[in-house]
Amino acid sequence: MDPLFEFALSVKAVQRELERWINEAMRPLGVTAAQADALLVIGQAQPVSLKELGELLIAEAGHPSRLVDRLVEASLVERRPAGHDRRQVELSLTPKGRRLEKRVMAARDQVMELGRTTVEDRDLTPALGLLRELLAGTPYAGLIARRRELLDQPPP
Amino acid sequence: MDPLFEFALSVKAVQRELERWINEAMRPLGVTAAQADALLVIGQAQPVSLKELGELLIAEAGHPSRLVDRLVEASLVERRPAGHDRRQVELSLTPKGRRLEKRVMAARDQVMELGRTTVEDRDLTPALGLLRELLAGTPYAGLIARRRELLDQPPP
DNA sequence: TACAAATAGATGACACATCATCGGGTTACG
DNA sequence: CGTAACCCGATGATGTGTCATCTATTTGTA
Repeated sequence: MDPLFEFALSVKAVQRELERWINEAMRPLGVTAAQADALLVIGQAQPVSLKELGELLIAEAGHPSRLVDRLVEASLVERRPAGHDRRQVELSLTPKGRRLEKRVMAARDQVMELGRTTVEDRDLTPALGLLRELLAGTPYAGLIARRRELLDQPPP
Repeated sequence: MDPLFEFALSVKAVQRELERWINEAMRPLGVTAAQADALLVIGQAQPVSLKELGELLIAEAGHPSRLVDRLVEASLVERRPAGHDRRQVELSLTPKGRRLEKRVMAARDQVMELGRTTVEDRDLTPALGLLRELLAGTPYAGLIARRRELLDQPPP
């Protein structure tokens, strides 16, 4: 079997498995993996427009209107027209969203710990380097960079 | 940013990007990436039951009834009750499916070549080793092994 | 043999991704 | 200015993945 083909199958399989873990961890909180990620990003970047949110999530194509619909439906996110440009909407967490955000962070940390025990002491660097290179020409490269900035410089 | 978190984001991004490539390559053939993969697997393993197919695709949960529905709808796959166990259905390619199979293989090879030029001369081994380890305890490990057997020992 | 448990597949419900299209708002250029 | 091009977000359609449930069939066991 072509190593590149095994790589492709494995990437898909690992992605599915990761999503399974996260969904299981989030289920008690009543949100899906995608919703949890959006909640954290909104919490870090608020107020944020729908387009910006789409550029920070790995969802990209088509703005995540419906994903946000469900967060608004659950009273976790507030959606209000932006003052400076009435085409845009500004998204921000409600108090309920803020409270859930903390629990989501804790649950995600647990998943990361689980991942850490699975990875053990293996070196992630070569794999990360390859993945970065594969993403070099794509919009995802910028996405990950922006996510890093958000995490490393949380708003005051 | 936690390297493990970047790894998770990157795996997801690469998976999406790969699927985009494959979908673009398959669009002229009138099938999606998932349908193309199923077509190739059925062609290699036929006659195959729906359950077996599900264990060979990275789709797993819930038998891929509806995926097959669309292939049958497109007259690419034939679905007939198995003789030895009337609960099962046996899937096999129609002549039309056989013809498309060849074009799908060619398209997939093109995508692999594109990937090869992107990877250049980088060594896939460390990344592949890590992915294998992450999948070790999951059903996907067996899936990939079976896919390898299918490819390395095509039926006479 | 008869009945309970397990299995294969279909199907309904829901979430998510992608594509296309539309309406309202803004910007830019004549 | 005023209109055309562009941009933001919403929405409908389709494909896919996941979960739960249902039916038909087979298997295992009392």
